[in-house]
Amino acid sequence: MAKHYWLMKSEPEEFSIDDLQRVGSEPWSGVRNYQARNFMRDEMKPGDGVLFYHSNATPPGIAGIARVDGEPYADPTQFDPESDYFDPKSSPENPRWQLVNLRFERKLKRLITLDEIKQHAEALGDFALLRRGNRLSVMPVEKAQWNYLLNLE
DNA sequence: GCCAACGTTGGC
DNA sequence: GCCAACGTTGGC
Repeated sequence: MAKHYWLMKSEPEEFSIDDLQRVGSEPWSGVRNYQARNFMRDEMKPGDGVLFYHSNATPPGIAGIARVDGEPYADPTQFDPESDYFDPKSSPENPRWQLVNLRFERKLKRLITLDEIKQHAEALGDFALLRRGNRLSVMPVEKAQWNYLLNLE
């Protein structure tokens, strides 16, 4: 079974790499985009590597590494009328949204900024993060891209 | 705060 | 099924 690599965005004011370090493992609730869900539901395996990206930050960039912690399961917030992520069209019998837990692995020695990543666009090849207008919060990363990015650290 | 990009919704 | 309106993302 091929191991996969990912990049997942989080706004550090909401949930940062330091928050992940503090709690150890965190259910990645609230993803309400089908493409992102499909990656989590269909392709993520326990132990997959995750680049933890700080979006809407100054500056934005890759802040740390996490691991997929366990198998995908139904996002409980979709059934909670009190939650911002409540989805009245979903039900426990037929859940619409799946998530995985992320486990903290380590912070990078330094932030690898979006600006710096852009400078390596040619070497990285087709990288989802750099595609024009990309807003996906969960995206695949090739093993070669993973290695290349971490060599910048 | 602005705004381009783009996903979703809902009327028809 | 089309597509205009609307909401969100996220860099700047």
